[in-house]
Amino acid sequence: MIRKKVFHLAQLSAIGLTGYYIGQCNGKNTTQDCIEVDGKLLTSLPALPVFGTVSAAVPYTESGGSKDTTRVSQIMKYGFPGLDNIRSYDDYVLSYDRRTRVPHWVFEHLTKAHIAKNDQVDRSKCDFMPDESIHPFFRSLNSDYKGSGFDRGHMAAAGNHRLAQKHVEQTFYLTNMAPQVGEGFNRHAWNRLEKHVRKLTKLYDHVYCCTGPLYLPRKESDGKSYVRYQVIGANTVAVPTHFYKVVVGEAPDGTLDMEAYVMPNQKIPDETPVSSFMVPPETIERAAGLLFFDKIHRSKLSRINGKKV
DNA sequence: TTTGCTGT
Repeated sequence: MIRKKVFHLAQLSAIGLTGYYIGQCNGKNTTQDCIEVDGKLLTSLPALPVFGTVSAAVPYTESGGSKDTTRVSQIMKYGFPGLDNIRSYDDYVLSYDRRTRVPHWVFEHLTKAHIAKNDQVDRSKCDFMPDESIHPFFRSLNSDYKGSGFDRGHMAAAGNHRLAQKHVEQTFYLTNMAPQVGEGFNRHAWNRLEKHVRKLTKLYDHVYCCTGPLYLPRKESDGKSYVRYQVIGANTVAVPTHFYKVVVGEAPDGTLDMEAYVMPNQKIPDETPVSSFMVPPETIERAAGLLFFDKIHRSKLSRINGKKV
């Protein structure tokens, strides 16, 4: 176990997470943050979960890739939007917000192969499941969503992870969910946006997709602005007011194009085109407190939202 | 098609 942790640390150092360590063993509330191995207390690292459900650095051997290239470093090639409570799964990476019980951001890397039809993969066999790597105080449960009227909406879409049954199953962790309006949003307008992102793999060899919630202020009748959002269930899971997607496509000739979208978490008329939700990426960064694709010099971007820059 | 829910 200890050797394995050292390996993980070495792997993650390569992608710029060294020095990210917050100890939690203080004799109080230590059930999930510390683990006893061979009579010694091991402190879990936020970026390096010791639980079997998550793996920080599994070498990606699917297509003969170098053993030095981890799937995590492929997915996160253009930078981490933030570093709060990182969890990495076999085919996506997220940052979890303990306060809202909803992720800050979820990162995916798509290619044609990842979304190709695969008869070996069956979504109907998947179950929504709580993520045991999150402390119980901050963990969302199926019971929180039940009867709430909201869908358990995937941030990393199940349809983006068809390479392996294990990959699609891991998108069903509740760490990857946020309460979404079902009719007219998750099952319709938002779904259309997800399909649009998948279609980008026809134009680009590599598509990098970052998805997450927003809690936007709104001016109320007293003329002042407030951030107001519903919470659901015993664990008070936050219902985001909006969701964003920031997407970068890498063309065969190496040019990079970016698209950024914000959609309100509400019923949206069916005829509304996806393009009408485009916004300047900077507005999402300011609202979310995150920096997207900060390893890409903006001068290397050919287009933003379809316009030359 | 893909996104999910509720009721049995």
